[in-house]
Amino acid sequence: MSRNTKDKRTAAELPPELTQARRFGKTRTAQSRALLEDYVELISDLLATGGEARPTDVARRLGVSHATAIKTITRLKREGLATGLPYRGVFLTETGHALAERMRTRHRLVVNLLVALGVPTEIAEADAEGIEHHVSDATLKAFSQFLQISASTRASRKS
Amino acid sequence: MSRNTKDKRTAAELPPELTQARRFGKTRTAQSRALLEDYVELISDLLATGGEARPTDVARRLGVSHATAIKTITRLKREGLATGLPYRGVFLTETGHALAERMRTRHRLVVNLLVALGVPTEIAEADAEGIEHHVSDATLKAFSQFLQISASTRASRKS
DNA sequence: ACCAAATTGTAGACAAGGCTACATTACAAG
DNA sequence: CTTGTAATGTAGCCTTGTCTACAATTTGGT
Repeated sequence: MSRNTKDKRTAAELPPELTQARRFGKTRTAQSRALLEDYVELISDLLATGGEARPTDVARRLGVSHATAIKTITRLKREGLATGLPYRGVFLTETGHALAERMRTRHRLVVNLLVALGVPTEIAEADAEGIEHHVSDATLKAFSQFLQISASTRASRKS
Repeated sequence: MSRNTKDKRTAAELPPELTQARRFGKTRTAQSRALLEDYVELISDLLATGGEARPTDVARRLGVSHATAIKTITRLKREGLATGLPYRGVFLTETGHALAERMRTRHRLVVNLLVALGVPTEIAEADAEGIEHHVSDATLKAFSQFLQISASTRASRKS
């Protein structure tokens, strides 16, 4: 059965399993980005609150060894998201900052949605950590609209 | 600053950054499970529809090479989720079946929620692929309750 | 029963992300 | 200005997950 490796249908009707394959592929690359996103978001946080981001702090907050943190930070630099001289702390590039900002927004939105749906804040915060990297822009927009609507509904009920 | 690696406070007030570390750790292990979950779910699907699950089909549906699929299936067997003799197709153990069932439920619920929130089905399906692995039971329950409520609301509006 | 083709399996390479152990640098206290 | 300690960086190892290339098995058609 299904010896149809080479069957060629027109592009319109073709993708029964290809769609699925593409989806999985996307999810896989998303996971590879997820870690970098977490690092960038955290570094941005440390920079904003403490004025500096030290590898050790990053490591402790992420729950990994400092060696791991440094290695990943090196990758961040290689990919143009971070900068910084040896022994001198980490900083974000323009791109890095933009990404951090995007992730922060995402995170907030996901948490807010979960909470609006009745998830306890603690759990919402934890789940969002995993979910936020897999939410498309379209879905994010839907979240935001839902939150607006439910907010105004609550407001009108109160008045 | 923060030279407090070994400081021991009471469990109640302690975890400012530890909480975050734990969350990241959880997310990391979740990602490691995610792939296995995808494989199990897919194998269960193939078994249900076609009666057999061949590594090649799994590979094609997942968009990876057959070698990768076989290696991962080996790991599935090692972890007690799948069985099967060489050259004889793959099957699921009790545990594997249970996991597949759980994932199927999860997936459906996540998709339904997204759709209910106004996300186009196509996109909901794709996003769910990434999200479903990071949704805790509590959050899942909240999803399900929301769906029930919004369903009954629609019903009463209609009557 | 045989053979060609497809499927399945194996080997070896690579990158990512983790770790521990060791080396180097910075810095503050004396 | 020395020096001890914390932070930073480096080296080497492990596991996952991916690939390509090659070997082995099964199977359907003759």
